[in-house]
Amino acid sequence: MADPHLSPADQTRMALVIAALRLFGSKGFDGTSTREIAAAAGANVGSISYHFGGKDGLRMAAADHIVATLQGIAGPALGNLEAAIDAGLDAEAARRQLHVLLDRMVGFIVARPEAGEIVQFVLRELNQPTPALDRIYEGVFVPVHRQICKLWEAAHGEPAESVRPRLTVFTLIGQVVYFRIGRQAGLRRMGWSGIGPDEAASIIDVTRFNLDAILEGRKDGCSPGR
Amino acid sequence: MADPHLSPADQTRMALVIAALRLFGSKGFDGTSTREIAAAAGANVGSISYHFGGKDGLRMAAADHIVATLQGIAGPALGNLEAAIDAGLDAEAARRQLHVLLDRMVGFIVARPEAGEIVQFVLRELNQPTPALDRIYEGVFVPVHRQICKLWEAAHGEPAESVRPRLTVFTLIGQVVYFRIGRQAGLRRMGWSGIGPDEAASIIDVTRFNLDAILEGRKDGCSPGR
DNA sequence: GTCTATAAACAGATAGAC
DNA sequence: GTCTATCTGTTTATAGAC
Repeated sequence: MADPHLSPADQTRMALVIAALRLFGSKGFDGTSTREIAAAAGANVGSISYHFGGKDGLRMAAADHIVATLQGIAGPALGNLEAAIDAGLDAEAARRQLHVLLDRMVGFIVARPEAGEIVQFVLRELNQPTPALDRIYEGVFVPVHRQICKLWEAAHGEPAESVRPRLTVFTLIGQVVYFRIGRQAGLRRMGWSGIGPDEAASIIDVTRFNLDAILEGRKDGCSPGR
Repeated sequence: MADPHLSPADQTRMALVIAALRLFGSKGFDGTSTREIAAAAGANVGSISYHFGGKDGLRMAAADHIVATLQGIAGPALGNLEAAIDAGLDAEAARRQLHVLLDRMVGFIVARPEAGEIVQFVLRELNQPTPALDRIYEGVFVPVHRQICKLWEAAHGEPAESVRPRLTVFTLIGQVVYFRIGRQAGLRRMGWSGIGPDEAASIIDVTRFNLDAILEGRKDGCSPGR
């Protein structure tokens, strides 16, 4: 469980951050006491002030941990894309890359349990911004959104940074994120007891279809009725 | 401001519920003290216990108020639809009705300030369900989702209660709700200072386009590439 | 019904032993 | 670095005056 390469102090730091992220995500910042966090991390209350200067510092550390985690997941994929786009990607290849990205997003955001804590943490920051939001926005949101916009341009032709593509990419991300946010309502309405491989496949099927439809619709050959 | 037809007690009750909804939405249930609520409502702390039995009772009352508010907005529109659908609606008329519904959803969820509190309140309930969620789910979510599914069937042909339409309607709602949830990130990324009529129009334009594209894509005549 | 005073529990921060 | 004891302020709930 504990990494032997880390000093005891770093182990405590890490344990506190992990516990804080989980609790802040599920119960909220105000709903979580420092005593709870310390207990969950197997540390004592004083260690929070010692290592992070207080509860606020722990929130910032949790945000940094989120950025590092998400960059670890999205970073390599986006880096490869960067190179491919610069090398010139044809529309069909770009469309397939969008599919891959969408699949990964659904796989992580909807199906992975740890995504719940992260999404909820970010959600609360979005609703009630603290300096922690800036890190997440600059470190994750902007790079990801910008890269998808570039991919959209390659797949579709519309300039990546004009208004419509940016908003469209928003809607593509939003439809996925909503399955996590509205999970409780979704489960009840679908009669699902959880989101396993089969349910995730259904969601990927629908979101992928939407992506293709919007992409095709935005082209000239087959515009939807207005 | 205060309704003269209401008894003084009811005025206090109402003021407390309104203040509680606003504060629970913006700062969270745990982040809001009963003193704050009482102060914002121009009442005293004791009145919360007296009228609602405690802070938990006030949350339930706020949930009921949300249900009543949303039913007041969505109810008439959905009622008229019910009749129209039963009378048999052709596909093109159904599509136009979906447009109207989408426009109203964006107009309320994205542009109206009071929608922020409501959406955030519901979001927190979805993340950490209490009995208050059941009221909202049964009173608002199910009726709205079910009605849109029926409309989808009329516009598209796919049976309203099968898996794909229900998921697709989810994505349609999700893309709109995300503009409210991710508002801070959206504003920054778009370089907007707020969402006024112009910005709302851009959002309606994109979401409406998506709706049409998905609707057309799901038909045989013009299926997107797979 | 409204409001005040008070109680009992809990919060986060910190000083100091080890 | 870790942990305990304690300080200070705040929380919700409630008893009782008006």
